Order: sequence, then C-alpha cells, then structure tokens
Amino acid sequence: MLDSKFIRENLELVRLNIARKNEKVTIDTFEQLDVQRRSIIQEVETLKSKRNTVSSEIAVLKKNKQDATELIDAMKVVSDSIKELDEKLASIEVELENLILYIPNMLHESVPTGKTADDNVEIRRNGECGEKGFRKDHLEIAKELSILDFERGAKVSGSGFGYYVGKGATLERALWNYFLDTHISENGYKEIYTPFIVNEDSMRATGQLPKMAEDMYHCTEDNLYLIPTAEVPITNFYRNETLQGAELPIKLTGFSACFRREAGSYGKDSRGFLRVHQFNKVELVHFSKPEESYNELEQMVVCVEKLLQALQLPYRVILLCSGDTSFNSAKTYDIEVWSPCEQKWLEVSSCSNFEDFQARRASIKYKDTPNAKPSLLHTLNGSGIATSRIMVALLEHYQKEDGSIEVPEVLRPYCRFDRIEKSY
RNA sequence: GGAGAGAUGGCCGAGAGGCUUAAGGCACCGGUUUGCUAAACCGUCGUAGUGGUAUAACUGCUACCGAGGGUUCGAAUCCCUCUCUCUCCGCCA
Repeated sequence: MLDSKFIRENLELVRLNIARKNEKVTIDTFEQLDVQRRSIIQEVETLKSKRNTVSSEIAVLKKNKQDATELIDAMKVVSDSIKELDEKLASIEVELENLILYIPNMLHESVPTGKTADDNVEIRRNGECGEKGFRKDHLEIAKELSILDFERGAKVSGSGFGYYVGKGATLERALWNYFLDTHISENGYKEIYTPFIVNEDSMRATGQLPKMAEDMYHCTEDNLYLIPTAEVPITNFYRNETLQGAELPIKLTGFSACFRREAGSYGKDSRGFLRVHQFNKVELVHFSKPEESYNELEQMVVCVEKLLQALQLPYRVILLCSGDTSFNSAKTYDIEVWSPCEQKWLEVSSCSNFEDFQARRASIKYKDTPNAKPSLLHTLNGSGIATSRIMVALLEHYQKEDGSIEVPEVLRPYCRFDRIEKSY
C-alpha cells in the first residue's frame, strides 16, 4: 500500500508507474475523494470539538443543579450532524481504501521499462547450458525410477498434485534441509517454522488480498487461507510491531509447503512439477532499514546463487523489467535454472524489495533510539529455493546414460545414498 | 462442543455515565546533585488522522481503553454482536 499523502502529492508519477507496470487501475477519482475526505474531516472535527466543550459545560451545570435543557437540545442537533457526516466519511474512506489497495508499488529507479519477460535484463550467468542429448525429461525418468507419482496424486487429490516416493521423497527432503542449513550456518539467517494456514488480516498485510484472492485456497468455514508462500506467515511474524534499529537487519528463513490454485493457468507450463498446486519452498525474508534495503537485496540474490553453484546447476540472474515486476515489488531479480530437456530457463527463485509497501499495510516499524519516532522499515523476500523446479533440473542434469541419477555431492550427507537407480 | 473468567499506554495496575485532557507505580529518555556506580529529586515520555506554517522544529484539533455496532447532550464505564487468551468438562487425532 502506498502512502495516501505520497499519492496526493505525486499523482502523475503514480499514474506513470501504473502504466509502466501494465496495471489497469485508474486513479482519476482519487483526487476528488481525497479532497472530499479532508473537508469532511475538518467539518466533523470542528463539531466534535464543540460537542466536547459544551458537554463539559453541561456537566458543570448539572453538578450545580442548574437547568441544562437548552444546551442539551442544541447538542442533539450537533450530534445528529456528526453522525451524518461520520457516515459519509466512512463510505468515502472505504472507497479510497479500495482504490489504494489496487495501486501497485512504485518501481525503483534502476528498473528498466518494458512490457513482458522479453524485456527483462540478464545480469549474469553461471555454468554451461547443456543439450538434451540422451536425457529423458523429468517425468519420464521419474516414472522409470518410481520416484514421482502424479497419477496417484490425481487420484487422491486432483490434477496438479503429486507424490514423491522412496528415494525421490528423501531427495526432496534433502534439498530443503540443505537449503535451510546453508542459510542458517553460512548466510546469517534465523530459522522459523510457521503455520501453513493464516487469517485474512495476514493475507491483506502482505498484499495477497485483495488482488490474489482467486489464487488461494480458502477455508470459508473459519475464514482462513492456505499460504501460497511462507512469505506470508514470516513477514506477518512482526505485524503491528516496532523493532529496535540495532537488531536490523533481521533475516529469517523458513520452510513451508505452498498452496496455489493456479486458477486459469492449465495448459501452460503445467506438465509434471513445472506448475503444481502444492510445492515445497524455503523462503528468505529480510526486515531492513530503508537505507540498507537495496544492499540487502543484492546479498539475498548471492545467497540463492551459492546454492545453485553448490548444486552445480547452470543459472542466470535476471532483472525484471517494469511490466514483469509484481504488484508489491519495487525491484525484483529472478534466478533461473537451465532445463536441457525443456531447452529453456526455469524460474526457481524470485527476490524482491518491497520497500515500505508491505510494512505500511502490516504496520512494521523500527526506531533507532528508545524515544525516536518509529518509522516504517523495508521488507524483502526471496525464494531460497523452491524445490519442485530444482528437482526438475536435478533429474535432468544429474541423469546418467544408464538411466540412473547421481546425487549431488552436497546432498549425499542428507540422503545417505549417492545414486538413484531403478529398483522396483 | 459445553461452562466460567478475562482483555486498559512499553510493562504492572486503578477507574463502575460528566474536573479522567486514563490515577498511581515500574521501565525508558533528558536534567540536577554526585569521586564512580547507585540513590534522591525535577522533567519528558503513545499511535494515527487533519489543520496552522514553504518545509522541519513546534503547535491546535479529532480519534483510539481487544474489534464492530447501539443507547446518551456526554461512554474505558451501560446494552448487543464478534475475536482472542486463560481455567475446567466432554470428544478426538
């Protein structure tokens, strides 16, 4: 959520930013509503001030056993007007709120203008992009080795759900354990294990609501939502809190299953684990001072790269153009891993600086000294990493000609085996 | 699922329609005193919105006692609904 004062003073910039992000919201009514709102506030607060003064006069009269009916009658009229104005104000504020919630975050100046993913800018690349060669795609090889089972996933849950079986399940678990351990021991993160189901306030605070309502699983009976990413419970950990400046940056990492309805996206990238309703992800979240947040963003990307280097997977870092940068984000880097079978890059991580956009809605502040005025901090998050697409890349890259899968060096201590072969 | 108790500033805690602009205490911060620490004393000490100012400092006003409604000239206080926490009972992973 943007600051309404900022919108008021920068209407043209906000409009331009909406266009650069390819968003459709119009803010034509903002100015008018904003002016109306403030004039009503002034009017109603003058009346309230009067009511407060006269009410204490009434109290004095009553105490002295004097007649106050004249004042009381006058205040009845005032109270009625206050009630009327308050109602009018409330409905304007609802309108304004609805407008503001659909205005996207301002882009950082370093974000290139562009319409689609084609306009994204490659920042750097590591490793060689292999050819398909003898390789079977991840579904084929996984079926041969009996480590992934989408048929039974569909039977038990529905299309877009899968089982990991045997060494496949172990490999999956090894991945997220390896990621977590690395972030904790080498990158200065604190581990946090979160609820997977959260309330409406939390979804609103991190910006999933109202825009993404259709993409989430909603338990209507309790009005709770299954998290689409651990970003939600991790960022909301500090909702409505003021942190000490000295403890920033706070870097949290947490594992969660992620649930997405992916409404309307069938047919696109939907084969196997490229797009599923439930997947596993280790999330990175930073709470940062504003002046440090862009430095934090760069560091976060490096933390993700280290994992891919250790797994020896070819990857590239992409700076998203304006049109591809999400609603909440001011600047986003995607990290993509090469898939030799698909012959394309797969997004495995997305690292974003939200600046104070989430912090404002979630009311997360910090202050440097005990008596300082609290100010909004910056929040960042990134996937570090989602396992399902890494699994796709692993099955392809580590495939041997005999149809077995070699376990990457760094995962062997977790797996306690170094090869997956056809066994049953 | 049933019964009961509770929710007041950073924390503790009073307040039960009108000198409450929320008492008092603790903590924090600033100051005085002091050989250091401590103590004592004095003062400051919330959030948000909206005005006055070109901005800031500063300052006026309004709102906020779990949330939302209602009664009233006036609500932390009375009424209704909801949420959460705690205790007990039942049921069940």
